[in-house]
Amino acid sequence: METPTDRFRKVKNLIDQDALLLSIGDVATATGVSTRQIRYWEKKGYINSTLSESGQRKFTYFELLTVGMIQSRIEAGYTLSGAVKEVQETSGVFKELRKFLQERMDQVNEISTGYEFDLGEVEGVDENKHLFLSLEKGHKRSFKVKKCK
Amino acid sequence: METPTDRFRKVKNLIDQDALLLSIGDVATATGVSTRQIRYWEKKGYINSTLSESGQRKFTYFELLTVGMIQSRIEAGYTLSGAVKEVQETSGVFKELRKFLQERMDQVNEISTGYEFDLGEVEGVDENKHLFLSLEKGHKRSFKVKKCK
DNA sequence: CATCTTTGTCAAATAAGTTGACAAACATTT
DNA sequence: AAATGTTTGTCAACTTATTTGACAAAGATG
Repeated sequence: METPTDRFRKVKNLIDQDALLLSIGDVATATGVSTRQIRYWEKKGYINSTLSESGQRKFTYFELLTVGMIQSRIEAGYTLSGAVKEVQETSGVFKELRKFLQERMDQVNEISTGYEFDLGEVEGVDENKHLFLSLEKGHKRSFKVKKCK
Repeated sequence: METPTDRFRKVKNLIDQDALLLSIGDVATATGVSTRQIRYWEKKGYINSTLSESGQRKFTYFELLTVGMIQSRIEAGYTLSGAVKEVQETSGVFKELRKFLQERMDQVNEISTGYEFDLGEVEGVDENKHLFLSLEKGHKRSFKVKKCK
């Protein structure tokens, strides 16, 4: 039988693999940056894209976030190159965060009251206890620390 | 001055707002489902899309996941309608999960060794303690439970 | 066997994406 | 001040993507 963990992992794969490649117009609409700007920023090496078989630019979700972060600094008064520098120094956190959550969110159990994700070890509590993310019916959501069997 | 929390929230906004609307071809490539199938599934009411000003279908990321989940069940031997039924019964968890993480991931502090996200209260530990997600330099990543000042 | 479901493919039209060039606004240097 | 560099808009000509509607075919269902 297919368990909730199996189903979850399939969706996780879809998210993990950077299978999603975005068209330039969709990046532009989502970030409020023009396609002309995106192409220029890429030419300058500030952002990256791959080319599809037919020669169209495709962007990962992380590149979309980079575009959005640069734009946000420009709106705050930075020059383009200044904005890029700031973003390059700080954007790594988002990759780290994503990687960590991908690693830890891997095990989910269906229980009578809903779903429970086992997020593994936590510093600062008994060693035989794990952190759980609990999604209960009725939109009751919480983190829990308890023994794992 | 702009704090790490300020910067984080701007990126979070970009992610939260469903600003990202995907073209049908990008959904097709990411999921391995043909554009013909996607249009048919939409006609049957199994998935949803909005229309851009110029009349092109646009899909949210959740709809992409829905397409991927349906496809995954079809590959497991289900009929289309059977796959859809299963997905409709289970996909809510992902929306719940996203919503919960969006709510809890809102506060981040820069500390000497890296970054620390305050995820708030945890059941099963002292009431004056919070759960933290810690991203340290050198890729040391962990959950921590400790007092919050 | 007849029917419904599901998907592929084709055609004609519109929209989106590509590169290259010219221009304009603005900042930086000499 | 004049010259140069940065950044973005816009236009043109061309290629690729998307849209709808129709026909066809394979498979499931009754």
